[in-house]
Amino acid sequence: MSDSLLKDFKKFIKNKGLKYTPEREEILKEILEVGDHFDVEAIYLRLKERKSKISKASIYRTIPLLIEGGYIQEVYKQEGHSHYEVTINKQPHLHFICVKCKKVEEVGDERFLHLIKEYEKERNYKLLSYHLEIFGLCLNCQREI
Amino acid sequence: MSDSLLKDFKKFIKNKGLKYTPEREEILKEILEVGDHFDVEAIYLRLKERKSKISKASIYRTIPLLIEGGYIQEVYKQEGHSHYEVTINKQPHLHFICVKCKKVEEVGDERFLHLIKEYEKERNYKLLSYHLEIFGLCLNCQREI
DNA sequence: TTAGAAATTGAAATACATTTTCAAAAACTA
DNA sequence: TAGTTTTTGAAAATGTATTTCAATTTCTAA
Repeated sequence: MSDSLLKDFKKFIKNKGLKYTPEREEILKEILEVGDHFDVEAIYLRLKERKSKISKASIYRTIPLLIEGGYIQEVYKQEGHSHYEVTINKQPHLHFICVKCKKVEEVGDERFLHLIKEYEKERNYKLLSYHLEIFGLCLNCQREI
Repeated sequence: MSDSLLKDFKKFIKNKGLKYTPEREEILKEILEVGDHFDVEAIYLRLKERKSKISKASIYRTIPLLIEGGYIQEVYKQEGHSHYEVTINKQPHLHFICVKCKKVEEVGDERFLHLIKEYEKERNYKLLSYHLEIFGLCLNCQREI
């Protein structure tokens, strides 16, 4: 987990006139350690496991900052709550979500990347984030029906 | 609003061993009349306006059926609740969502349509629905900053 | 056509993710 | 390092969505 990332985050927080707290740093660290998809509950439990006293409220309060700073992104809602993913060092990609077994496959694809860039150019959109979700039945679940 | 659509819906409901009620029909009719993006509150208020006694609970209960039947699709969550759109007679398309003014532009695109079909073929996925959301700043909102 | 079984309804209660409140604690700034 | 401002945890509040339940409706099959 790169130190410069935490420095950047500190800079980002200070630039906004906010205070750099151990809680904010710890939450970002934990999320980076997961590195992949996560939800608030998972981060809360991981922190608790390592004896951290950080509250859920703080996690909820930190997430919008991390999104704004480009560290994470909300990717989908499932079972009534939001799921996020780390966007640092990630190429644009899409999610195949099997509606039956709930498996999420993350797939990077040059064509998708290219298309996204085209759209940005053509429409003069200042692109911040995007996601392509494809819901369906994976091969396994098609067989089982 | 095509009558055959309602007949299909009736068939769909009966096939599932469920009962075809005036409430279910009225909800579908109202949604088809809106024809575009909507949320539960909007449908509830429209029904109320025309003196219908249909409860929100019934709307919430009908929506999963309409999704399963392919009449509507959930497209995004905003301001804490789900937004849907009618999928009947619609080509696949993507949404440009301006994070500042909240405007949603719906854009059909051949390249996107083609890409989606490629994915389905390549990955042996039985595709049910999908959506591409692009969050950013529209031209207007870029200027205003 | 109608009796009876099964599903559906509205209203209220409930569940649950997320946000807000508030007083105490911590971070910062001059 | 004193004073201002922000942040924190805990609890309360909010708001969407789901469930419960008794009354009603749909529908089947006799």
